[in-house]
Amino acid sequence: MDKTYNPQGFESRIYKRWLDNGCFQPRQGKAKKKFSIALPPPNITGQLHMGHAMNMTIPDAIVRYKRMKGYETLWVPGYDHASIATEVKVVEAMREEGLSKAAVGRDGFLQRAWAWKEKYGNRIVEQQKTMGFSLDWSRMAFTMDEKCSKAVREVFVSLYEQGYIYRGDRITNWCPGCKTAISDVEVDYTSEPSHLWHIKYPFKDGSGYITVATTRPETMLGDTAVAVSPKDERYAGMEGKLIVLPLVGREIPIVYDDYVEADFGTGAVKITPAHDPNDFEVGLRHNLEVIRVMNDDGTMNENAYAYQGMTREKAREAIVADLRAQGYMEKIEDYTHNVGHCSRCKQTIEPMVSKQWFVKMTELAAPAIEAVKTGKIKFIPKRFEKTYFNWMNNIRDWCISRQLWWGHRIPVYYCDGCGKEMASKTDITTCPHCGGKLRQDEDVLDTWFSSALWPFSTLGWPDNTDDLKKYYPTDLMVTAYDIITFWVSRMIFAGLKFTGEVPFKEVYIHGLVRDEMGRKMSKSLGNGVDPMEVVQAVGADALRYSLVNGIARGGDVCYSSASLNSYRNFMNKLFNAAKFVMNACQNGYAKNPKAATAADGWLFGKLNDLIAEVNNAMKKYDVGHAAEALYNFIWDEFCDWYIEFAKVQLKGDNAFNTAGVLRYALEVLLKLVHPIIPFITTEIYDSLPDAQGELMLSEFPKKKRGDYAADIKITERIKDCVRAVRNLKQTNQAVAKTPDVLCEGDEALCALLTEYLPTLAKTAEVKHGSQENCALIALDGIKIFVPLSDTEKERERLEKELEKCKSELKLAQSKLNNPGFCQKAPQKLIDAEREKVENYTARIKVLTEKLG
RNA sequence: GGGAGCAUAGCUCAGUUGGGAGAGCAUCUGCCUUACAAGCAGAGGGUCAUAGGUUCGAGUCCUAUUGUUCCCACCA
Repeated sequence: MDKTYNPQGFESRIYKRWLDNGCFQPRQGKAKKKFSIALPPPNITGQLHMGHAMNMTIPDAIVRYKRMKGYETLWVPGYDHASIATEVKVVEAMREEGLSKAAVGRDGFLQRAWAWKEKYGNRIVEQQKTMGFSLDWSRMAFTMDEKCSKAVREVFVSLYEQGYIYRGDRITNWCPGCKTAISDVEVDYTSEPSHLWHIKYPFKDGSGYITVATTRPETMLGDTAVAVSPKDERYAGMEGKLIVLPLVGREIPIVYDDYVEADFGTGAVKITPAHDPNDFEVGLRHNLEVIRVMNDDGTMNENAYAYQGMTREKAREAIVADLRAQGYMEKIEDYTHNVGHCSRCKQTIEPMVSKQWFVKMTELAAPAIEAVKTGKIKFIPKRFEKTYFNWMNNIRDWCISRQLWWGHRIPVYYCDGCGKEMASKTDITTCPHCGGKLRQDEDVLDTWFSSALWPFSTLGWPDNTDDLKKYYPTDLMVTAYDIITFWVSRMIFAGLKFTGEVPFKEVYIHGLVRDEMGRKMSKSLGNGVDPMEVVQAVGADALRYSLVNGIARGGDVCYSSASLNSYRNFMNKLFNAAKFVMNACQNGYAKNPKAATAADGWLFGKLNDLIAEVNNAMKKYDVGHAAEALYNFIWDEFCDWYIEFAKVQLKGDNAFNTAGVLRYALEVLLKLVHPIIPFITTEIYDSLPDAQGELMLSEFPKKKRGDYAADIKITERIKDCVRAVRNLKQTNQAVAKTPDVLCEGDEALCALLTEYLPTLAKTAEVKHGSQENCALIALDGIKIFVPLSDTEKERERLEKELEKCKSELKLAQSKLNNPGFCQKAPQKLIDAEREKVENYTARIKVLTEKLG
């Protein structure tokens, strides 16, 4: 062991040893049960951030705990190709070289994307290793590797052949920047000031006009109707009446549709089925023509008359100007509304009709809803079920095609010869029907399509592999609440549909990492903290502790450098405590230490409680609670109290046994806390005399036999006395630095005080007896006398204490005088109150006598 | 518009099935006590958002209100 805590000196060395010894691979253990988890695959778009660090630290602690509990444990790593996110990055990188997708072509582009994956995938792996995660690297998967791609094709073809996948003209969120359809969840809405333009649409018969209100005048070129509410009296009898569309001259009808609300705007809505999802629905109901007026890049197309070739924005300006010039503009109101933006490139989303592939979801969602309802899958915390149900009960068909190149190309083939369309699990080039040449669909699948299969594709499905048989269904999924809808829900339906089983039995949902001001960490705000820099500064263990402490109830975690420092200090504390124990063991130690002193028994008993508490917490995956209990125990109970007791004992006859107690306690604590801070515990364990094997593969501690209640009780009384003397010394300057102390009362306690008080409270010799003109500490069953140079201050202190005792006594008495309390409260509490009355009465008596 | 979370010490947050409020950081005081000054010891500081209710007893359960954050929907 080094002289000081220096994590950089051992973390990477220890991780390498774990790798070399295959410690992360599953092995049969005592529990005769398996525990498997699939890691949410990080995107290969860049490097890991704090959110990843937390998302991986939690399962690592759980996996390490299960492994030590004797489970055959498997944690599968991997990463996600992140179709659109990666493609955007690669395009950006190419742009800097002056290249474009069109210039390099599909194959050239894919080559670059694979190179990107190589570079960033490896970087992510290195980062995960730095943080100590016990992932089984021999099973590493990638959503686009052979194994996962096979699963993707199997699922697609199967859904296709069973009629769950269809292709159709639908309104989708079109991103003119990425030139692809994107799903609803990839659209971010922001509230933006704009206008509500009121436009006069004249009737064909010359009988006036109807005014429509719109936020998007440029889409009027594609209008194919005006809709009004059938209940709106202003437009009674107008159904079917023809309008001449301004600037265009096309005749369009008035239709009645319940979608229109009479009291908004003018009560009349222009209907553009090709450029608005609601209008599209109206169009379907009234059999309206669908006229697209824009190209894929957001410029106006050949249906845009004089405005062809303009950008959306230019076209809007021109159309508004023309409408005004020609007298069609009734008025322009200021209006703030929500505008959708592409979550990747931030461009304004254009709802646009296009040919896309969809999965019919309603039928597939039903068993997925049932699985959570019946408890086959449990959400932790439970309230997140609501998010899930809310989404699944209102499920819409899933648009799975993307007009991108990076991803799984849709395995649908079109025959130019006979015109047939077919899905195939393998690449095919000639038509099995006519022998004609086949064309594969140009689009790729939504990245979540492959992620949905992750828990079983990584284990080899659709092949019935040993891994699949052994480790599926997985036991747990750990993920943040922001992807319940588009990831968790899809894994559940896909797992049930294709494996007939739930993909995992429990879902642990955690929060997000925020910055010190409570803001979400994001690149655009520049407030992200790089976990690697933190590891550099304070070590992986301190970072891990700060990420799992305070993660209760799925809430968010505010990252703060102050708390990080306190955990770094904690590592230092643990390191130094270990050093103390090693020193104490240098002259030999008892291999089977006994409770030779009350303090020993107190420690054994407290450790037993701690083992129970940590086990309970870890069983519930409450790593935060376990972390907190361990922090407090190690610092307060072990370091600040037992080691101080031990300093006394090591000088006496019990030295050999005391060293054994210290060693025992340290070993237990290292094992208990190892799942959270694997590096420092291993480094210390390695230095422990007679330590055997790898700490991470050792057995989780069990309770030590024996009843330590009496030892705990008397030791807590010693602690009370020590604290009282320390307090007196600090608050009353009339007390000497190392005062002579006398005590009187409980014999056993007095003997213990004689032993410990001089060291723990920095006093001179402690003798039995009583003395006048002393400060008096009256505790349960014992009086302690401390000589004074000034009695007036002491009188004030005693009066204050007397008041306190009196009010405590009153409180306890009033409870006991309450008939309801005595009748209904548990006996334990009643007894406790009675004991309080006794103790405070005795103390008041002593204090009153002393005050005269 | 629908749903959920949060509101506790100056700050960041714990508080398990209801029994009289805790930690870290910060502040103040005294200590280099040979494991640790990245430390030790002591102290101050809270009508647990507000108003009702249930109960012998409420930070904890119920109702309403206020403030705040997030998710879903995307009304021209």
